[in-house]
Amino acid sequence: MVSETKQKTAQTRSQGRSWKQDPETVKADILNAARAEFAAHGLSGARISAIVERTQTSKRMIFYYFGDKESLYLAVLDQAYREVREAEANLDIRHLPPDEALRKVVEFTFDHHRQNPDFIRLVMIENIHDGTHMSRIETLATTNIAAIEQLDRICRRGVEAGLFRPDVSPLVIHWQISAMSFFNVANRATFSMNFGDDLFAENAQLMLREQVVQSIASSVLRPDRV
Amino acid sequence: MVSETKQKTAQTRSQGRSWKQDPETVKADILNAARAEFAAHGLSGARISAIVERTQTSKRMIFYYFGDKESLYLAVLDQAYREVREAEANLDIRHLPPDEALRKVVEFTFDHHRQNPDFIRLVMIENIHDGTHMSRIETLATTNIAAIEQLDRICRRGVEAGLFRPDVSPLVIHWQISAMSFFNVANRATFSMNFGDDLFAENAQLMLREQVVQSIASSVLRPDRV
DNA sequence: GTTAAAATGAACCACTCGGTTAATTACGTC
DNA sequence: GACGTAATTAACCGAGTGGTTCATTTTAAC
Repeated sequence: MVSETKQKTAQTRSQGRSWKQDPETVKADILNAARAEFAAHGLSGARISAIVERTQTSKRMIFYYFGDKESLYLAVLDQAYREVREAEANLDIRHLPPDEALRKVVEFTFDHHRQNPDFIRLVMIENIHDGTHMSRIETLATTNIAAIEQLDRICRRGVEAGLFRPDVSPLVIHWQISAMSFFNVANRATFSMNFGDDLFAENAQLMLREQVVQSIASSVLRPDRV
Repeated sequence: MVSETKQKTAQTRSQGRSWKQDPETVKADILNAARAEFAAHGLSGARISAIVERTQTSKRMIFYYFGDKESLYLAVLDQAYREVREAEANLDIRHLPPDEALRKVVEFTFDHHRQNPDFIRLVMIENIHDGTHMSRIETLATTNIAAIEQLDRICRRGVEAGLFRPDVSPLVIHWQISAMSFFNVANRATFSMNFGDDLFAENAQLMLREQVVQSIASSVLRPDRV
């Protein structure tokens, strides 16, 4: 079910004197602008005026639709999580043998994080705030279990096939995959200032990704199957 | 060389009407308060007034000694990095065989990050700001290379002893160790909201640490030596 | 066409916050 | 103990910020 991309990019509207009503586009416009601004500067660092500037609409509209700054931030966070879930759900690996399926998951996560730095930054920011806002997103716990369930299915199949260690923990595997994929994007600035940015060149990134795959494999595979 | 802990905890001074001059203690007091506040709320989120409240001194003194908010933040960052370096330097592992030395480094990093959440948060915050402030800390690049050099020595010894793969990269090893140790602290909030906080119980943390040790070992050791 | 509700624009406002001014107190020193 | 300097206090300030008021325009329903 592709989401019927109605491209009404907000550029098209409102350049003349009079205007047309188009609440959905305006809301989406605000949400995108807000995401960029919040991701760039954090909750307190973000400026409403800066969001307005990224927008085709006015400050008035932001408060009209979203109430206050924090609610807008929450809406941004919610939307960002939704998109990630959607992307994850589209990863179909049921037909692959367990070790290859696991590789696919790792590669997907690593790549996906790299391609969505704004999402990573929102999560960083949310962690700075101890996840206080995220806790208000209801659909969260239920849908994020999906990620674990996916790994759980792979692990069960792997154990049954005699490929994986019998005591393998999907949660720990997920922790490891996330840690390296997340760090790779989140800490790029400080890491490369400290140790140079060689590791962030394209070929080095491919190497790192493979390193993560191997790392995960080695903690999942039975010693005699490595 | 123990640093002559002159405990003048700032509690002792200035409860009466009149006051005594004691610039060093005041500066240190401000710096500690500022670190807590910046770590808690970020650069823009931190409030000078909140720093003052954590302090025995006045707002005026903060600007008197540190100029402006950003310079204070920089001083905090600088001091935090200094302390970390000092702790790292005290880790003596030259006498250990390479595999055990590597284990020690991993365990040290993992534990140290856990025990210094404020430092982790400062690094997170600095990454949000793309490391722009950190770049002004001069002694950084030189001293952080020490971490790599330490790993490099271990790796050389490991390769010479026929224990490690000949193509092992100290930088990549460091990346991996940092990634997992850092993520473990930095993303605790969001991770546990998404997947529960089981992994952050003490015994689970010991298990995770061992997992990291094994993970690193498997990417360093020659296949036939695992 | 009238009307009520939704959407938008322009100006405005209260207040927070980083930073400052000016006067006061302690301290080293001759 | 006089004197210049460093350290400290209390009150103050202006810019910027999140948020609002009020009037106007569009849309949809009848």
